[in-house]
Amino acid sequence: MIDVPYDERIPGFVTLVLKQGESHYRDFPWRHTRDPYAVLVSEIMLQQTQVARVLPYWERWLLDFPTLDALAAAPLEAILRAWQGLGYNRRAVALKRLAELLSQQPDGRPAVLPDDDAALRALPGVGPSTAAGVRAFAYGQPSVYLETNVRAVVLHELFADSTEVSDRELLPLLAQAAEFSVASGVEPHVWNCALLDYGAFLKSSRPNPSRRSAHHTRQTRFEGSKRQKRARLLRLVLEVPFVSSEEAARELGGDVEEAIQLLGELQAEGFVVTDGTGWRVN
DNA sequence: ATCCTGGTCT
DNA sequence: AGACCAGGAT
Repeated sequence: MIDVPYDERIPGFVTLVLKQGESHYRDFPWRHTRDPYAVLVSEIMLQQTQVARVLPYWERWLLDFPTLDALAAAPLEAILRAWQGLGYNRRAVALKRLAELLSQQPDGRPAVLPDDDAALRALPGVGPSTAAGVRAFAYGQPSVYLETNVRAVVLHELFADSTEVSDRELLPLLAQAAEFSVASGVEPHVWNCALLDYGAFLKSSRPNPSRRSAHHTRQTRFEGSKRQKRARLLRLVLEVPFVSSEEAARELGGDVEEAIQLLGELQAEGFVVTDGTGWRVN
């Protein structure tokens, strides 16, 4: 972290965010649990996906796979089916791997999600934001949780006239604010909820302030993309038990070479396996 | 019909 | 720096 001088605006910023967070508070089911696994699942699902779409998936997921050990024991096929429609299917594969890693406890003890930043970030699919979210919302530990809604708040309040702002500039101020809120006796989950809820409000009421982040990028079109083709192939493999390369090619309306190439990539990422004559879910 | 959104990994 | 998914907004 860059060592920058203490910013005099921090106390006012924290007070304002807490007040705005209260005004725009959103009541999500994952805010009513401290189960680290349930919190982790919400964080992973929310990584790239809107809240409205995550809600039913999160509820269903915890019924189907109530614990890390249940997830570790479940077939990947069931896991990928439960993920269908959420997007970025690699997250489901990573979650399965994570569960398998943690459930390999001696004496068959229940799997435990770590609570420290380094151990969390060493897990597949867990980066800085997800680790910070789990630490605050499951374990009540102070964390610097920089994701898109939080970025919107910091950019709007502390970088109003700047463009191309990098996270390296935002992080020290967010860290100072987090520290101030803790010192003021505010629970880490209350502070981070306030950031998220105020950020979501800002994004809904004006052009997304996160566009002024240096890291903001525009997505390439989905129609006709490789992403779309991968999604179609995975869907096909989940629909029928065994898919030949020719069937896969027909699904894409393309050539067999392309289908084999894409399925090979899906295999390398752990989605599917082949026996040489066709493909099935790993 | 085209545009817009996003955290992690390579 | 660029790839990964999908649905809602415009």
